[in-house]
Amino acid sequence: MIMKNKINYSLPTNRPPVHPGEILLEEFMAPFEITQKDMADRLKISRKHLSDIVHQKKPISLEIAHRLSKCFETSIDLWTQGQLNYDVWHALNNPSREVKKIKPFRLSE
Amino acid sequence: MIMKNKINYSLPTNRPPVHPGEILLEEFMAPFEITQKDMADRLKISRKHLSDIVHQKKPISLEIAHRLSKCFETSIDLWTQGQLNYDVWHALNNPSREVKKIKPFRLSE
DNA sequence: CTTAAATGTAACCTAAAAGGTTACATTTGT
DNA sequence: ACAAATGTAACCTTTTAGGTTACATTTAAG
Repeated sequence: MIMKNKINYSLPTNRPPVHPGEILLEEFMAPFEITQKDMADRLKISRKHLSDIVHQKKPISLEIAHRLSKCFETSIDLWTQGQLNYDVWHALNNPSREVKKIKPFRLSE
Repeated sequence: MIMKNKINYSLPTNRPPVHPGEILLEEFMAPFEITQKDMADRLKISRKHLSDIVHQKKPISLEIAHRLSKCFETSIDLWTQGQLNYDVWHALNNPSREVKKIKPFRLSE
């Protein structure tokens, strides 16, 4: 259940969401025994880039999400939401210095 | 109702989602008569940057979404989901050349 | 009406991030 | 033992988030 109105629901609780690159590897490539080279070719990206994605070193961009959605006939959201969940969790758990300085509007004046 | 499993649900149907910068301006700044200069200062970004955001020329990044969530005590998702909806709609309606070349896996072999 | 504050925006710049290329070492399957 | 698959280091290019300065225009308040 998605709770858009719950304020920053994943503060230090819960475990980090799984990176969508892991989903790609385990749920889509492995079951069909698609090699990284083949997958990279189908997505028209470099083998290096695909490797970085499945090793969670690079995010699944909107463009790559779009390509994955066409390749596997999934919704594009499957990938974009997975990436966003991952990014948001890490943002909330590793807030920047600047973020910590932001004061609530209603308290300031 | 969010439909993660509906395949690319916003093809040429529907109107484009409203840019979250418009939400910021109309739903958060205007009601409290917060000026752009003041808002920029609170978010610790430049006036130019804030202007670009409310004029829908620049996206609300994850970092800015985080700051907005602290400033207005909203969920971070209010901003990130708004931006993602906007970005996805435009991606689906203006697919890149490369995306058009991607072939479904099950059809290829 | 006049003036100050607020806003739009053009023309620049910087840093980071997405993505690629090449090369080489290691792993794995047969 | 050999070929295919993979990890990864070291480089590069392009895009984009974001800033700075300067100037013109708009708006609000005395």
